[in-house]
Amino acid sequence: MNQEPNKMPSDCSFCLFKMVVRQYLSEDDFTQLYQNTLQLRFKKGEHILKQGNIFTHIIFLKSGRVKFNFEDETGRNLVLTVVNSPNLLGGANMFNEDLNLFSITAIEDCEVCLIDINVLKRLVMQNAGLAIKLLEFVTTMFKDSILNLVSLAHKHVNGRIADILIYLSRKIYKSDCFTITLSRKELAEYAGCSQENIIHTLSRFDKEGIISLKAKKIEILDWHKLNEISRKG
Amino acid sequence: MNQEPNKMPSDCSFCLFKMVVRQYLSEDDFTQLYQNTLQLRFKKGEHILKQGNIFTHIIFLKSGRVKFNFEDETGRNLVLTVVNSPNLLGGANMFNEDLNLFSITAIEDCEVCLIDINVLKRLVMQNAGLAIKLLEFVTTMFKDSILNLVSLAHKHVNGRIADILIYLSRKIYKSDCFTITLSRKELAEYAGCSQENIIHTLSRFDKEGIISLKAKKIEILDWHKLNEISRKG
DNA sequence: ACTAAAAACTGAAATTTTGCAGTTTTTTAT
DNA sequence: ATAAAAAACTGCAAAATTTCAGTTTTTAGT
Repeated sequence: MNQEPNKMPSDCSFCLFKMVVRQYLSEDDFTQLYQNTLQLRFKKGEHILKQGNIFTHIIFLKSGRVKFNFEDETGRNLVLTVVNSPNLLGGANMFNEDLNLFSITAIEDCEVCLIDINVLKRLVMQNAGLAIKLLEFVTTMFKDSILNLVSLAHKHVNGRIADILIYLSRKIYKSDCFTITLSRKELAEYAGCSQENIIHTLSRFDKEGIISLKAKKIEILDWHKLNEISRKG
Repeated sequence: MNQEPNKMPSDCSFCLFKMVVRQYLSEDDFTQLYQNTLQLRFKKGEHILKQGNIFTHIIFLKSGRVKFNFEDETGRNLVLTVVNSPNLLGGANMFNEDLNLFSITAIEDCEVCLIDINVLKRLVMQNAGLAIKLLEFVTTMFKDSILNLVSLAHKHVNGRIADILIYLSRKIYKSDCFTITLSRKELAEYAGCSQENIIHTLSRFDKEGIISLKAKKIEILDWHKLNEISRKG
C-alpha cells in the first residue's frame, strides 16, 4: 500500500467474507474483527499488497479484479495469475511468513476489506471451524495458481496464450467477449514470452478467425479451435 | 497405491509428524489416530498417490525422496517438484477436493505413514491448534511448489536447469555432490524441455567446469557461475 | 556371461522464439 | 486541441529449442 488509497465510506454489511466468517464467531468476536477491518478503494494500477513488505492484513476483494505479480532477482516482472472478486487474497502468507511472497495490483478499480491478521489469528486459534474455512480458501487459491503455472511452465506460447484467453473468458470475465485491462506487456509477463510474441500470436488468432481482436476488446469466436490449441500446447 | 506396497513391521514410535501432532491431542485421540495409520514401504518408481484417485489418506514421508508429477490432457507427464523426507504430503487435497490433483511417486525406496483423512479431519474439527499446524505444513509446501514453478515458467532452459541443480543440491541432497535417481527423461519433464536439451545443457555445464557429470553422479564445482546462470535466466 | 531393451548421447536441420529497429496508433497532460 | 509520451504493431535477422535419425552405453533378465 504505497500510493495512499482512498478511505471508503462504504456500507460493509454485505460482504461475502464477513457472512462466511460470521457463522463461526460469537457476536463479540465478530464485532472485534469488524472494528479491525479497513474499507478501502484502489485505483487501477495501484499496489494493494507489495512483495517483500510486512504482511499485516488479509484482504477480502469485494469488487474489481487484481493480478498477482512476482518480481525476480533481475527485476523482471511476472504475472502469476489474475483473480476476480469476490475472493480472499493474501492467505498464502498467513501462517508461515511475515513478508509478502508477491505483489497484488489492481487491474481495475477495486473495493477491498483489509482484515487485521493478528486479530484474525487470535480468533482462529480459538475456533477450528474458522480455521478449516480458511484452509479451504487458501488451498483453493493455491491450487488455481499451480494449475495456471503448470500450463505456463510446460506448453508452447500458442498453448499458453490459448490457456490465458480461456481462463480470462471463463473465470475472470465470464463472457465470450471481454475488454481486458492488461496491457500487451502485462500479457507477455503472464504468458512468459516477449511482447512481440503476444502481439503476433493474438493477431494470428484474429486472422485465423479464432478470436476477434479490436485493441483491448477480445471476443472468442471459435472455442473448438482454441481448445485444440490449448490441448496441443 | 496400485502396486501392492509391502506392509512394514516398523517401529513407529519415532515419527516427526506424530511428535508434532501429539502436542495437540489427548492420549485417546492420539491413540485413535495411531490406530488408523498404516506403515508402508514403497520401492523406487512406485506410485504412492495417483492423480485422479480418491484421496483417502494424508501421507507422512518418513524416509526416501519423492517426485510430484502431473499428467496433462495429452498424456504428457510433468514433474512439479521433488520432495525430501521428513515431510507431509497430500495436504493440498485435504480440505477442498476428493480427488488427487497430481501423483506422488517414489524416486528412491521410501517409508511412509498413511493417516486416515477422515479421522484426521474429525480431530482437526475439535482442535484449532492442530488446524493451524496443518495450515502451516500446507502453505509451506504450496509456496515451495509455486516458487519452483515460477522459476520454471519464466526462465530459459539454462536458467531452469541451473535452478533445478541448485534446488536438488541445497534442499534435496544437501551436498555439492549427489547421485540423482531421476532419469534424463524425468529431468526433462522437470525442466519443461526436451531430453536432448537436458543432455546438451548438462554436458555443456560439464565442459565449462560448472559441474562434474559422471552418468547419474553430479558434483557442483562452480557455485558462482551456476548462480549467475540461474540469475540471468 | 550374453542378449535384448532401455537410457544416454550426438549432430544437424527445422521450427519457435526473441530482440531489434522503425512505424503507427492510442493515451495523457497541458 | 495539440504535443509528447506510451503502447501497439510490423518484419526480419539472430538465438534458442525441438525434432529426427542414428550411435553408444547402461541396465535387466535369463
